[in-house]
Amino acid sequence: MAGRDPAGEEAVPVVVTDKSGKPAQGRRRPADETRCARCALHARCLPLGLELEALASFDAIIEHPRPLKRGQALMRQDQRFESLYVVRSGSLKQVVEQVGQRDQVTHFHLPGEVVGLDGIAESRCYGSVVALESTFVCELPFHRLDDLAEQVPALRGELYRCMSRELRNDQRMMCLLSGRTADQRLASFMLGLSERFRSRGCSPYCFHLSMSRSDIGSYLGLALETVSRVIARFQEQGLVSVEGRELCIEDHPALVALAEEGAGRHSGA
Amino acid sequence: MAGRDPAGEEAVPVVVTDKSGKPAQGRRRPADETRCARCALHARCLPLGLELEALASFDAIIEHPRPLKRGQALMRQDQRFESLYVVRSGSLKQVVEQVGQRDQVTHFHLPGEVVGLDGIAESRCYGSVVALESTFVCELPFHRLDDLAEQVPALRGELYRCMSRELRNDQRMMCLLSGRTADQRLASFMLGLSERFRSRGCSPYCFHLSMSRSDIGSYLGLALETVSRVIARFQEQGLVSVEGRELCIEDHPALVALAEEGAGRHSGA
DNA sequence: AGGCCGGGTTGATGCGCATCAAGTCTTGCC
DNA sequence: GGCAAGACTTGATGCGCATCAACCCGGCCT
Repeated sequence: MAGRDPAGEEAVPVVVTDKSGKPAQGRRRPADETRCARCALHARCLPLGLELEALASFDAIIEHPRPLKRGQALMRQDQRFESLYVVRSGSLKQVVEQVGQRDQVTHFHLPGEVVGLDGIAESRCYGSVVALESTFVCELPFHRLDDLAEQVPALRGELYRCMSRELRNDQRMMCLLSGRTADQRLASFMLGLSERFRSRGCSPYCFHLSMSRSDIGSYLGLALETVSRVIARFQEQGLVSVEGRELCIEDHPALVALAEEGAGRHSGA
Repeated sequence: MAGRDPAGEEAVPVVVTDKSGKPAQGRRRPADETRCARCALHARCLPLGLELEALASFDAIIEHPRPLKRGQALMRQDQRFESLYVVRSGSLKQVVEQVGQRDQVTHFHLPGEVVGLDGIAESRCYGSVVALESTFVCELPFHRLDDLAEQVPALRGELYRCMSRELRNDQRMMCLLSGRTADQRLASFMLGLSERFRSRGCSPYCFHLSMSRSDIGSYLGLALETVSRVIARFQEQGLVSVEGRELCIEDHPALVALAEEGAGRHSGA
């Protein structure tokens, strides 16, 4: 089976509870709640640095926020590319399905991150993107975004920067996959998440893993059993404490040291 | 040694021979030769699809082509980002140097490809870029490019597409590094090069590898000995024939089959 | 000509992690 | 409530590839 994610991926339902527990109660969320200016992610999102006027224009092109249940697909591989999305709450994974091979998780997307940039080149979604929990996304039709970018240099710059940042991240990932041991991959992964939570104002030390061990393994190029074992060992060593999907980093410096350690595979040093 | 490339990387010399063998003879190349409209890569380069007028504007922002000798750095890691570059002839490798670890080759750049996109986000070059042979590049100061992009939607689109394409490539690379055996990596690598040469009008079956086995190993996350061994085995199996750095693909379908084979690591299938 | 050095090949050995296999716990569903 | 399926853990085994080591070859320097 080069199979689908087992959880359902059918038509979008309407009742949903977002992460903060506020029920959306079966109606479209009132426009006001969706305003960028009111959004907690405002400072970390695409419209970063826009003037008030430009921000209003930006706001205007956002399509109604879409609620997704765990396991639902925001987009499917090879589907036509129309829009970028920004995660508003929750989280998603991007999965590339290859013929006759295991599916491969290529990204996890957290609030404030842009999804779909890799679809622009060929007007086609490169992978499927699936919610890991109840999730809201803002939809940005790409042609309208581009129109706006023509008039607003700051937005253009932010778009470039956004894509460039992702290039850098992917390259970092390539380095990780190419040269490091299982321990180092896990350590980097945890630190990466920690950093991303921190920059969103969440605790960098204790957080919830919305993805399964299997997802982590796929992402890091490891067998899920290895992920499980390494996490267990980290816990024995007092680096972290884990209960199910709750992770606490207990010895941050040691994790950093481990992640940066020279003695990876073919380290030569 | 987390060392530098051993070959010299000093000040730029002037005498250079480009790949086609035409000597540049110690002078700046006359403006005419550098015109995009005259460039053989015209159809595969960034100004793809520009109107004549826009093309002229694009032309105007290109800085004098820079000749690089084998081993010379086009840019150095962490250096300030100012410009994008397009390879005009020759080839380069991008290398990320990490503290206490082996250098990691993240990209090979062929003619027509854009170098430096990953530097935009932080106005800093993410890796060093070093010529693998005598190489010419066109320099595009980024702020001028962005100014022009404001007025020319087609250029803006091409820039997006270019970055997006690279995102896709990097992700493909992540899949390769994460889930595939040494044989599959080499097969994919060869096929990838083949395809890139083909789309440039060069022979997709016989071509020159400008990079060392060690570079290939670094790029593919393998030890150089493994690269050497796998290539030898491919040759025994009649998949390719190799003499030094000259590579001929003898059995393209078999290589494709190998590269796509379901039986990678943790393939599950 | 002689020596050095980087690039490449080939062989022997060992380790890291994938794989196979059980078994537990949680969660959703009839 | 009871069953089934998925998520996770833990153990045993084996293979793929890194590593170490020796060697060849051609180019460059003196």
